[in-house]
Amino acid sequence: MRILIVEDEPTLGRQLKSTLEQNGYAVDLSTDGEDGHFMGSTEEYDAVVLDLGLPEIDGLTVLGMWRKEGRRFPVLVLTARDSWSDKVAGLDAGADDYLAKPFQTEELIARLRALIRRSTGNSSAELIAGDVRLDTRSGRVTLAGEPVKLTAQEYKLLSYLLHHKGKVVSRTELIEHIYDQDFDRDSNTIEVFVTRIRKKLGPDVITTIRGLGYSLNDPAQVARG
Amino acid sequence: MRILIVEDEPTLGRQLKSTLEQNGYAVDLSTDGEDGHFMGSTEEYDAVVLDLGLPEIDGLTVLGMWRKEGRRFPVLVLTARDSWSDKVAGLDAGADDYLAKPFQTEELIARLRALIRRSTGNSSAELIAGDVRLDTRSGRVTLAGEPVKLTAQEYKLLSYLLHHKGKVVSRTELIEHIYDQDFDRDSNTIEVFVTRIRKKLGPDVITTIRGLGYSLNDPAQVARG
DNA sequence: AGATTCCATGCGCATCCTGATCGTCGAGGA
DNA sequence: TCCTCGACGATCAGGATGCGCATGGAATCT
Repeated sequence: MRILIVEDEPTLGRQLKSTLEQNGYAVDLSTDGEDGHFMGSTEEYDAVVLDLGLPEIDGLTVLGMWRKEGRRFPVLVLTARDSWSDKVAGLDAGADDYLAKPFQTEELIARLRALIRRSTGNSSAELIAGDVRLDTRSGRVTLAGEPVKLTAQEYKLLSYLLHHKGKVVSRTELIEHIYDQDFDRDSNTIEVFVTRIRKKLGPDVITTIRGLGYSLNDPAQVARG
Repeated sequence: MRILIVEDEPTLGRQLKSTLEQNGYAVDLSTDGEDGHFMGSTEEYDAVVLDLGLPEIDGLTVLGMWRKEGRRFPVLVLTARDSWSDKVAGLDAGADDYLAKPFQTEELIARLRALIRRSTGNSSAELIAGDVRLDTRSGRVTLAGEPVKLTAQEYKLLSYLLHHKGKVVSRTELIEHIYDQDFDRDSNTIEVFVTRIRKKLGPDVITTIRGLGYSLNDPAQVARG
């Protein structure tokens, strides 16, 4: 999952980026409204954290522009405490959730998780496909009840596929959502990690759709068909 | 474990801080309601000691604000003796326990211990992981029955991990809960103390989860897997 | 003075990326 | 139906990187 942070205060911004990365997200950081807007318009994000008090362009304006352009990623807005007017205006502009500054990082992460979960149409914090279970809160993966050790990249890849269970996910899409901005797009890392995951979780978890990409099927459905 | 004291009377405040520190807590001290509220909102505390008779903002108001913002740390309220009305109002505002002034520091510590124990979901005053036992009352640690001498920081680190057994705890989280406000966050002290604890208690007590942090596993559970 | 805590440095290993090679699938022709 | 060939995907090994560990000495506290 890839996230954009638009936050003008450098210290807070960097701290957030680091925290989110520790929680298994790919993170881009933008420090002003104009750049932030550009990033959100050109790159593929699964969620955006947007501070309202920005230089150059106001956060609400940026949000409005995105929605006008048809960007649908969930947006978590950071507001000053007790700022009622901001809250109302933000709702109108298309924000999905709020967090008043100052906030606890734990709460930010919990809310982001919930946003992404909702936006991908998953109802539970635990993602399941056959014998494979991934708990998005603890970051633990189990195979038939047994805990499995995954590396950071393996986890990101599996997590994205699980969030989009049943859908065919192209290599490009995976690269866009697993890595942050500066990454060489011409490489076969995705294949490498698919191989690794298959070794750890069994060869049937991820299905290859030749020429299109990968798909993660719930064996229950396959058995039916 | 890190604690915030909000107490306007400087003598009592400093005395409390020192007592709690001697008992293995990291302590921040705030002398008025406004600052106290800010601290509680921005930093990570495992418990708060809150005096109701404060200048600027009243203690109860501060407590109400925290709860509205979603802060869940347990709060121990200090009231004047026989102040029934305070007690009722405090309960409504979300206090977890009471202590009437004047009080014995021993009782304060005992109650704090109980509060933290409950809030972290531990039922006993003795925390156990494999051969390692930590008695939160006496502050003693034993390995397979044999007493082990830990330094202050070693104890704090181990105690926090034991309170959150099974959870993956990031380096940042550890720093936030082991040290008080003014501490340089860029250093490798956590690693150093982890090394030290491993030397005293054995290499398998603390598990490293690369890129994420540390985790303390109950061998009983590992044995199952 | 002694213990404790903190910081800086160098080392080792897990992880990740790259590039090469091998395997597999499927279309088209005989 | 079978074979051939081209394109795509899978796998493997080597090397770079960064993270965590260990250690000694400086700074700090008791």
